[in-house]
Amino acid sequence: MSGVMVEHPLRPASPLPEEPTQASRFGKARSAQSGALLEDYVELISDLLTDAGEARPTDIARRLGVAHATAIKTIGRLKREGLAVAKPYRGVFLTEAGERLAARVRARHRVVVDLLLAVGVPFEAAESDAEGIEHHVSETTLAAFARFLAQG
Amino acid sequence: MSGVMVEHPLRPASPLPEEPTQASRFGKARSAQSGALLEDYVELISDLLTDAGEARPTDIARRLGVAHATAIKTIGRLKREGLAVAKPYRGVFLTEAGERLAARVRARHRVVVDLLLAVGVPFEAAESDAEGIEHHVSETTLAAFARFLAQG
DNA sequence: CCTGAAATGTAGCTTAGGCTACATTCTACA
DNA sequence: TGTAGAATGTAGCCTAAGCTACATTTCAGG
Repeated sequence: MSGVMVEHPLRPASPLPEEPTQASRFGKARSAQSGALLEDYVELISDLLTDAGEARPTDIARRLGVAHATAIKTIGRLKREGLAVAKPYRGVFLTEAGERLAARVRARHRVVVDLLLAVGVPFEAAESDAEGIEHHVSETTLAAFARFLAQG
Repeated sequence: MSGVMVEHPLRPASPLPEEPTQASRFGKARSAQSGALLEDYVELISDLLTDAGEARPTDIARRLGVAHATAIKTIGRLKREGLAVAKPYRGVFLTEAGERLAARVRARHRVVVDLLLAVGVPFEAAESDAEGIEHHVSETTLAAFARFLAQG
């Protein structure tokens, strides 16, 4: 074989494998991120409803660290997606679908935090990192976490 | 006591704690996501440079599962942020900062995958989920993972 | 050496998520 | 009972990341 031959940007065909696998992995990680925000909102609204009996845009905004206008806009999206209902000036409530999603998210959050703690992550970091990690934990991985925690 | 009294959306003060902690947690998870894309690009470019001696927009786009125009736009951002250099029609290369980032990302990816495998996550799910999870793993958590893997 | 096809680049559109500024609605209380 | 001030809602702007459509450049083969 001759030299390495690496300076022909425009030769027609790529010498590399197509790797649809890798592309779909990235794609999956990307689209998981899209649902993450909705999951956060739904979980928070559920918490507020439980703790305080109501969920108001201003509280939601403060908890999430965004401007109230941002929260209101996202609440509109929750409504469009059938996860929440809200009438002007009357607070936000969850639909059945919203409640179900909230329950799943909450359960998953607990498992992720517990797993992080189980492998030795300090509490603060576990809570903090779980917030981001949980949205990327598939059913398969979640099941494995649960098994591990049950001392599999 | 009388009724639950939960229908006054506009009373001035919230009865709930401020929870700046939770807000900052969400905020952190959110901004981590912003760097995630750049990390993916940098790692992929590094891989392509190593495996093939060059990294071309079309290959990058195919691997990431996006249109080539999207890849080119993001490469522009990498350049603006000082992570990559590229001259028109000449392929993409990493700066020192880009190489350093790529190395860190690659190492972190390995640790995350290994940890998932260690707790019993099947290989395919581990690889797939790690792609999303890794961007939310803090230094603290990463260190804990490494310790756990070294049989702490 | 020419030319067609592939790669690259550019332009313009869309959506999501964020913001500030302003307008409106409600309620606690003076 | 009126009203100040908080909460809510609306409008308009920005950036990132995606897309399609079109223009340009390069190179391999005839």
